[in-house]
Amino acid sequence: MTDALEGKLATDRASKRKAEKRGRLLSAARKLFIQRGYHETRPQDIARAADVAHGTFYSHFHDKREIFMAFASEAQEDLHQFVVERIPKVESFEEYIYYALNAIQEFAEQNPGLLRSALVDTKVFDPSDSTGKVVRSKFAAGFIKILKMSRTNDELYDDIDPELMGHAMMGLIQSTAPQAYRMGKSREEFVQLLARFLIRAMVKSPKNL
Amino acid sequence: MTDALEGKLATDRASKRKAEKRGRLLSAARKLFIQRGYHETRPQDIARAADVAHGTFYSHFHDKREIFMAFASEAQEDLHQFVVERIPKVESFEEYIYYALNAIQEFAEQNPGLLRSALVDTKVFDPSDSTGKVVRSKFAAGFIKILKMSRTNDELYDDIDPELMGHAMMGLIQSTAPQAYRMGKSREEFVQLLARFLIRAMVKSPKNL
DNA sequence: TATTTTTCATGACAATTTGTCAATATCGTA
DNA sequence: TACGATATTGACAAATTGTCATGAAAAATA
Repeated sequence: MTDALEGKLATDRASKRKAEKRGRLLSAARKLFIQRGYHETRPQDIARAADVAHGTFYSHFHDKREIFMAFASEAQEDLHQFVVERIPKVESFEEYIYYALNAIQEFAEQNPGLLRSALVDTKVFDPSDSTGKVVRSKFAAGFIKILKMSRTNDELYDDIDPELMGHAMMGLIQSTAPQAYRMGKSREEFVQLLARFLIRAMVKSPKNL
Repeated sequence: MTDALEGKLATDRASKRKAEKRGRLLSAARKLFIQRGYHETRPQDIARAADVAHGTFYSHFHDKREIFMAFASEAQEDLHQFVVERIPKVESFEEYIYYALNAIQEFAEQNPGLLRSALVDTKVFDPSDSTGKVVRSKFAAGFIKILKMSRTNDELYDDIDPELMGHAMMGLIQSTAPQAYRMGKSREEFVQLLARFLIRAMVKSPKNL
């Protein structure tokens, strides 16, 4: 967490024991943030749910804001991992979109409430985080990468800015997924609608519709 | 606030005095939430900044969550108003998009930080608000309306679901606007990029590119 | 205007939450 | 087993959140 540049091995992977507690805290936090929301979740509650003394909470996280950031970060990491694992070698941007959307929806189904809670713009909690530490950006990076490649291949329109549109895709998915859920759309339908939308918007000569 | 169905005029628009304090509180809250964020803003701070006793805070809002919701709601209302005023009679969806995007960007410039803070998915603060009270939806309603009309006119692709895509547009704008700002894009450029994107995605036979 | 009634604001106080830290326990190693 | 390093604990102190009796201001009544 802090600078790991001390001694030799430094704390070298946080003495296991410590890491274990941290994991417990994060896991409890995840449950509570999703269930009760930020406001109604007290550091105490997290400690209790994690079965550690509440003093321990503060040796791992400075305050609630910090554990929330960690929570959001972790969720995003998980999603990223999940999606990456499910995308085979693809030949085109179009293919990629379908795989990615499917994976994201699957993840959302397996982790109800998680994306909704974790993919917020963390600026609200910590305005000083004006940098790019914005949580979503890490995941958006995946999109940005494929967008760049596809632009090089000349698959996409010239006015597509990979950087910008990577974020756009995140925002789109985030706002759309819960809504589709509320509207009772199936995963297939959701993926179709969004994929077509994105492909028309970005791909010069779509192969599938 | 409560049931206004008593006597005749009931309290009918909160006795002026009270409304005034409430306004002061909201205005102070807006400043602080943007400046310091949710976490670092205490109800006390809001009361102090609004120049009222801190007990007064609680007679207007139950807690911080509630005033945050009110803040978000108000900001959204303002944006909606602002945009509506700036959209003349339009002939096509395309035209609408350009006006709307321009207006939104102008609003964002005039109110730095506001959209970023206020357009969050309030589910994080209050998970029980699973309904459509989601803050963004009020504003999205504007998009949904024009989308419906345009679909009736057969301007849009058949697979465009106005309900879903209204929200999609919000998410897109929200995630994209701050990013464009960070990337140093001008308002004109931003509007162009996003407009083209949206038009290609939705309009069957675009007139302008 | 004087009197009564209602509504609101206030800040002292109580309750809860947050954060600190000296004492203690646990782990790895000699 | 003893030692040193590190992590955990919970009692305590600090800060915050929330309540409510009191009185001031506005509105209603006369």
